[in-house]
Amino acid sequence: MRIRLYNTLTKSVEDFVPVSGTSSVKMYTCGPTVYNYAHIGNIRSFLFADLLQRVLRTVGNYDVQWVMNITDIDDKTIRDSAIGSEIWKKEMGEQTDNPNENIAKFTRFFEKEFINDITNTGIEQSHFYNIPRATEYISEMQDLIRRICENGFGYVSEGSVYFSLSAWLRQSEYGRLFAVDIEHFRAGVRIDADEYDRESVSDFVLWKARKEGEPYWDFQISDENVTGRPGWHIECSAMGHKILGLPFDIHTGGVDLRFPHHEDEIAQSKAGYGLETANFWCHHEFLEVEGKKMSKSLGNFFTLHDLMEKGYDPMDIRFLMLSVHYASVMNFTFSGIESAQKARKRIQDFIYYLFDTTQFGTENASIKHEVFEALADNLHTPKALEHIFSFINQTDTKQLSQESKESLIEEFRQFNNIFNVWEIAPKAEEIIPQEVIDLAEQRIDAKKNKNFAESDRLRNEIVQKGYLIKDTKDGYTLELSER
RNA sequence: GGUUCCGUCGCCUAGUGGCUGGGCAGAGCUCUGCAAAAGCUCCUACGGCGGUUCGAAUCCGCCCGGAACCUCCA
Repeated sequence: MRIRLYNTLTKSVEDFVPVSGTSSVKMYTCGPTVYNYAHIGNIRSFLFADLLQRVLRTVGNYDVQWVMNITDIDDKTIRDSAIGSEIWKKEMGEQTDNPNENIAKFTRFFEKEFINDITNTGIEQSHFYNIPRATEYISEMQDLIRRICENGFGYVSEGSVYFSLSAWLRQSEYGRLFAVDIEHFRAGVRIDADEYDRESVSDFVLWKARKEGEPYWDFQISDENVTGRPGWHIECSAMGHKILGLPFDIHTGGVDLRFPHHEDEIAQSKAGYGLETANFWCHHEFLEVEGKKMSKSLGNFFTLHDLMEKGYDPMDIRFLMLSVHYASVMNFTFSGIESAQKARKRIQDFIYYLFDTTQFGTENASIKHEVFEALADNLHTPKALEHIFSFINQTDTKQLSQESKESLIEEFRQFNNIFNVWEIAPKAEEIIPQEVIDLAEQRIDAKKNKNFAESDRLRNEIVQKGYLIKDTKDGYTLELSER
């Protein structure tokens, strides 16, 4: 099915057509800066990218080469890996007097935690073509910076290298993703980096001069060695070019990255390689917590870690996030997780009913077309879920034919290739301890003898042991109670 | 200050000018010693004030409230 996506470059929903002209799609996601545990805003970001690549695979039938970088060198990782950092954990190892070693130990730790977090939210590592670390592409970045300078769009100043926006604007566009009022922008920018000598305030840094105690790399450019480290924007340009080749199909990120990060990335790649970056730029909206911006000062800042420690299931968080359109501001609430849990379970129960082979009817049903149509329409997951719920409401699984149940199982398996929050299998038999079964049997006997005080006492005891007893027409069922 | 987005049933979320969107919560009924579960049914909302229109949640204006970006940010 043809996929339609909102493209920030053209400000409109467009039919997606791969650059390659084949079924191969190349997609780049701006990954995390690994200086702390991922917060739920980060999680939304990567769930969006995951949704997109899964829809491309399942609905669009494409082979997706998905690349997501790890930013393991920047101001924050430098700050928090430095000697004396309060964030340093003993699991990271011993700090040494070599800042390059410290930052590597520090970022490897949070990188591992990050992979762990996204795995918990249903993102599969096998779906990645590559998860490159910025520090492993330093020479590619340096090569790009040299090219930018040779082409006349970069200059060295006091040991740093800058991109000359004024030179670039004389021959090319800037601000296609985000309406930047260049004149106003120049005038309004706060000059808080006095140590840098800039040609104009809107120039951005490609390579930052070494500072005492910070990690650095040698860099030979125009007969001088400017030791230092890469600027933030350059890494995506270099890695995208090296790993996927330019232009690739889709570049994803949060709305905040449109400017300056993505604008600068586009300018750098064009200025250095002479190539466009990507055909489609897809940006997701932010989330708020209980109607307010998530921030540490408001006390509404949550990492996935926090939520899991509170006992929330990351699958419910995934479902919750997929029940909001990616381009809308999402209001993250705790009651929202609770309702997501119940809603997810309702669909799960329906799937279990499909596996019930004790009863068949004659009716046939299908919902795949409507669901795929919604997903193909700019990843409209809320609409897709609406179709699924309406379908469940009007479908009596007891009336379905055997063939229809089997084909519906296959349909839900495909939905789950995207949502990835359900179990496509018969409901597992729960192993109930014999002592609980004995209690339940005793309770049934007490009930038969109308000894309700005793039966209530036994039911209470069963609940105490963490099991739920439900009476049915001809007996009872036992199951593990939730949380 | 500049640029932009959003206010939809108790809560969360879709929404294409006309036709009771979906989820959660809640209510009623069936079942039941009671409860739980299950099944059936009910719950007609669009921030405020104007305007355009035969007709507005949807278009326009103003106001109120929330958010984002402009500076590191997902």
